[in-house]
Amino acid sequence: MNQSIRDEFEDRASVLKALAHPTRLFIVEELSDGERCVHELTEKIGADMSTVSKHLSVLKSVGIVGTEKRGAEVYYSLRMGCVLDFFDCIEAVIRGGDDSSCPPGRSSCG
Amino acid sequence: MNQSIRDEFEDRASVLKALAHPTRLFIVEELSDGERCVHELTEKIGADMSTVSKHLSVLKSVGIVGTEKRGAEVYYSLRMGCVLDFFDCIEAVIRGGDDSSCPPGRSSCG
DNA sequence: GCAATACTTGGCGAATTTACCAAATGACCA
DNA sequence: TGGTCATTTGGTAAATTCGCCAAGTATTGC
Repeated sequence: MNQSIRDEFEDRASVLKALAHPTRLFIVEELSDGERCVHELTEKIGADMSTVSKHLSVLKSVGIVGTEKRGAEVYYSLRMGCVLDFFDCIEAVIRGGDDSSCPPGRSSCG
Repeated sequence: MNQSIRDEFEDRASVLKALAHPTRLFIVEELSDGERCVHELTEKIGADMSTVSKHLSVLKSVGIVGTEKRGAEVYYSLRMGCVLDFFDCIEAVIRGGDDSSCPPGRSSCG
């Protein structure tokens, strides 16, 4: 693996890393229903607002979500809805499906 | 977020965590072309074999890859090919596409 | 201006991850 | 049986992540 290949996979991994946290996945699912401000998300998640804000900034830094400030509130919304497509495959992995239910090669999963 | 909801998202996150490393993404892509033994992967990756072996065990522990021992070699293969579907969306996120190229709601990405 | 609300940022300790080396296991062959 | 190749596991230091608290910025309303 040379450096440019490594960089390429590093970039890809950073997108997955941004998603690879239960709170951030919860946020993504929540935002699939529409925009939410930090305060709303904080209530649903039940953590410190600073913690939620940091999770949001991780998602924003890779471009998965975007923000719009309205008054004192900052509304977050999903910018890359395609990440929702991951969920079905993830469920399949958790259920422990095998090749037959999820063959290699750009197939859909579920 | 109550405990059972948290557990659910924890499980989902663990699948993404397994993928969220450049070396492991490289392995997945490599295996999309067919099975490989640890030795082959180690050469292509250029890290210590023990490091590669540990990455493989992470992927195996969540069920993304499976193994078959033949002689002294252990061949790894992709068990959940659906994870390859993530790549297009990930590329779109990296390219910084916006809503129009990747609208919310179970759409395909690319 | 002041206080309150909404949010972000800095900082710190705790927990997790990562990569290497060394050592152990298992299979194959002379 | 001894040696070698293939792989896994244990251990450890360095780096990263995580969550809370404290403090700072911005907006609203009195």
